[in-house]
Amino acid sequence: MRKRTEAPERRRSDLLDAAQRIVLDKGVAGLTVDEVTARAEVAKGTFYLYFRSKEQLLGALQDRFVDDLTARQRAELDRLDAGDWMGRLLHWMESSIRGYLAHADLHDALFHHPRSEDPASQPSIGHGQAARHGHEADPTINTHAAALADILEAGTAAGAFTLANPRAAAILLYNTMHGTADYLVEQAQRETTDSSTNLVDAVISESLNLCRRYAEPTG
Amino acid sequence: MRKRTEAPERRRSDLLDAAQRIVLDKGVAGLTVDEVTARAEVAKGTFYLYFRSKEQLLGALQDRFVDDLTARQRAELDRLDAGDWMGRLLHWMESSIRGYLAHADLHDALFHHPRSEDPASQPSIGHGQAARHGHEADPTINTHAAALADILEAGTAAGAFTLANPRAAAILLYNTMHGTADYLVEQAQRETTDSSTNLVDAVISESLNLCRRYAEPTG
DNA sequence: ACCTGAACACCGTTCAAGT
DNA sequence: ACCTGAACACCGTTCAAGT
Repeated sequence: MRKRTEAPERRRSDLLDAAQRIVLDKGVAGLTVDEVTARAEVAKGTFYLYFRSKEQLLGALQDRFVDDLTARQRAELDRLDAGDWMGRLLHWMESSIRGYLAHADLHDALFHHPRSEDPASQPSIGHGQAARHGHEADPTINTHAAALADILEAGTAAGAFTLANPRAAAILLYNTMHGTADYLVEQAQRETTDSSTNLVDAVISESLNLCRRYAEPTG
Repeated sequence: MRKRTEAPERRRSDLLDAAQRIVLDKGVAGLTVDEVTARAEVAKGTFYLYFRSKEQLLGALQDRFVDDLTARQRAELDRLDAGDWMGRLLHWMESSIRGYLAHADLHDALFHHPRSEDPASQPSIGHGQAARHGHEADPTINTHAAALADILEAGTAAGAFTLANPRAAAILLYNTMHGTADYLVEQAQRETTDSSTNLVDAVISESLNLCRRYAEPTG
């Protein structure tokens, strides 16, 4: 019964890292609390000092994935001309899809998982309540969707877009992106590398057409 | 040890019906093989004569949901003017979102569930392998996505749409619809009836704008 | 305060035995 | 051929006991 006390945040991220490796190895279905704690070198019960349930751990992994992607995009957007709203929109769309594809294995493994109806699942242990399918698209919860909503609202205010309802538009385009990325990830696993690269390029190209025509039809 | 032999298709749909009731009552997380077989009044082992796993049962429920929706839509589309391609597209989009919302409880419960990485899960017992997230959008697998692809391809060929790549467009718009329906379903559970009705109408209205501007920008 | 790990409880799946 | 249900195996979660 050795005891190794660690800074709580460090311990928490150890558990997340271990879980992420397992998810990449065997998928969400192969994730067990037993193996998470074994890889993180703590006792099984310690898991429940940092996460309310296995379900909440998955939520925290999803949050981390989306937050990392959003941070990378924000850095890239800062290098674009501030007044080029269409450029910012097209960049958001293309780099989001490509960003998901670049981490296809993790994205695919993470973003298909069970939802418990557990009514008592309020966020209370740290941050780590997942953005799930559905409110995933909610700009008030998901920073990635919020970045898109910002572009559409500011661009409309600036007269670059002619959108009747930029908030609704953000919901639509966020889901266009996310569902399409899911689809391309699965196709990539099914097809040869060559033919799926063609599909990816064709669909991304068409997604940019969609953005252009939808946001600025008078352009 | 009483034995009640039934026509296999009947038994199978009894199990599906029982599972659907449970999913509506307690969600996917609350679904157990034990309770499915209890409600269908068969022994636990009988379940595995009709489904390879609990996972495959969920896939079969999803298939049934999508097939029912598609059949209803097809009947409605037959009443539209055959040459009115934009009308058909707008109808597909609006009735799909509203169709999902009308069965929000079942749709929400069904379309968020785990994927096993089980490499041995080939469809072999009857039909009932699920269309999952990802290839869900594949028109060759999902009849609902196929209906949209048909409209876009035929409408483009007829000159009503000016789409560079109707197949890619179908993937994009299918995901716009599906993700947005997911989002609206979850919002509906979160908000009061009044405010969510407003949101639904605003988002649907904007989705029709998107279809109009995207498919027929010269119109 | 933080950590341990044995014990418990709950299913998914199998299979030898029934009709 | 179709069905049964006890038994097995596998985890998620808890909690009394350690430092």
